Amino acid sequence: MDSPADTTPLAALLAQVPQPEPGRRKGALHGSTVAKLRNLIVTGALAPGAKLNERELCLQLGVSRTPVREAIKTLTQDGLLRALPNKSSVVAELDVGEIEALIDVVSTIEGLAGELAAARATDEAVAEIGMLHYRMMLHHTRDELPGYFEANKAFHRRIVELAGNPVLLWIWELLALRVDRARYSSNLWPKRWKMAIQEHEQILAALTAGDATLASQRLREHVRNGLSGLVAALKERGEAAEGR
Amino acid sequence: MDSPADTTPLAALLAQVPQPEPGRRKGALHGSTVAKLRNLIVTGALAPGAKLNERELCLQLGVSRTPVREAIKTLTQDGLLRALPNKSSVVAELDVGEIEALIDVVSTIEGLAGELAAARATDEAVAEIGMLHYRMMLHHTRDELPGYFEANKAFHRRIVELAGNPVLLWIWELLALRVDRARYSSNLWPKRWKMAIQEHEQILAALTAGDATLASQRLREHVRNGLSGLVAALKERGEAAEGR
DNA sequence: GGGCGAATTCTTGTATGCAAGAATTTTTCG
DNA sequence: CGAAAAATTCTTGCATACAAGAATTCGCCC
Repeated sequence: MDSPADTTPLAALLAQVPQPEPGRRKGALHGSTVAKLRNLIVTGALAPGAKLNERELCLQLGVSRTPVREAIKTLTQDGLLRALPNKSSVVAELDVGEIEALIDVVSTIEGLAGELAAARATDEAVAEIGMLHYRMMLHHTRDELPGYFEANKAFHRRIVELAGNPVLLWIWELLALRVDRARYSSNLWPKRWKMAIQEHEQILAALTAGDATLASQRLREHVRNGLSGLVAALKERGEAAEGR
Repeated sequence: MDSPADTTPLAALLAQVPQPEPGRRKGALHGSTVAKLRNLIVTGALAPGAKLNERELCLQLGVSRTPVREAIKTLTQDGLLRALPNKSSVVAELDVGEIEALIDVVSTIEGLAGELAAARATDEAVAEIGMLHYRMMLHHTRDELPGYFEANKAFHRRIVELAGNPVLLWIWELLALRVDRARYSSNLWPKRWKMAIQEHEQILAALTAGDATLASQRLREHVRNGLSGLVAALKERGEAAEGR
């Protein structure tokens, strides 16, 4: 069972994570451990199905089992890990069915965000979101995927924040984890860049006009388009890798 | 600082929680601890703002600090507790603003559930939901609040389950915690009983007809009515208790 | 040589120990 | 007598020790 393809090279992955501060202060380990592990899972560095050995994680992260266990519990609750009783937790599978389920929920949530945001949109807020849009375009012209990715997320997040509904933001952040994970797992993105930018422009226009109905509808469709393309790409890849 | 009104009578509250099994098997403490604490918070037995002393909880629940701490972390993530660094966690405040924020999100989520459920409604599923509706009516005629409460929740949950979207169900369960908490905190319920039953009948009819648009709209409005009434009741009580 | 079973090892679940920071009390000085 | 400061106590955050269940390996028997 020790074929190189079977065991995850956790050591190598985590060695790249910089150890934050030797002279740290209390109360920071849980949060930082969660953040590190979450990043590994969302980016796909820890593949779906990978087993998480607590002792190994302790060694690599340089902390004891307590914060590691708490982090595992937290990420399990977020749906990124699956807990099996008395067995190692595993990275949650990323099945296409769940991403399809995400489409309806995320598009509805962002649609609501657009509706509320349009009603509250000030010139300043719209300008800020516009800036994020142009930042995204800049990264697009430079073919910088990570920057594009981040600006895109910031654009959406800012709209949700503008909606001014803390419960909505909370739910959006939970969903965003899974969306990000799905995005990282499919490198489809360059294909949809131009379309996404056009749709963002339309959304921005609706927000500027303060048209709640239109903003809601456009955000809903934008999210639906993006995730649907993602599902299509994953299905394609899944069929190509059939019967490996 | 030991005035009887200041210190929560945690001992009394938790003494009522039956100790599950002395000869228990592994892996059950975390879950049961979470369930017990969650119930105390949601029902309001642990009042908003109450401090949770880990050692005290250990004594009362008969477990060590490890599962207690994990339970606190879990409930914090669910938004039922607030964690302060190096200080006792406290039961999250239940401010009216947050419940108002809940209205938009929950009504939208249940609206989506109604839409998806209507599209998938089989005779069997509708019959099952109808049964829950009549169970609720039965508890209504008998003036049994807990039973009514439970049947009402089961009615809504079953519709969300019928929608067949696991992400939607996950989000709904998270939101339901806060909704239940808000409901327990206001004993307004008897006032809305009849109205709620009528609305449920309308929803059931839309599901039976398989009319997704209508089911969505009626569920959205039903949830909005319920939570709005709740907010009004809480505001009224808040004004009555002004400057206590 | 192969399959079944027992023993060992490994891994998670729970309890406890230790240290840093917060709260409280006591003490001291004005 | 009051207020500020120091010391004590208390509480949480992290680490580690111990126990129960799972996985693996080794040996035995067929």
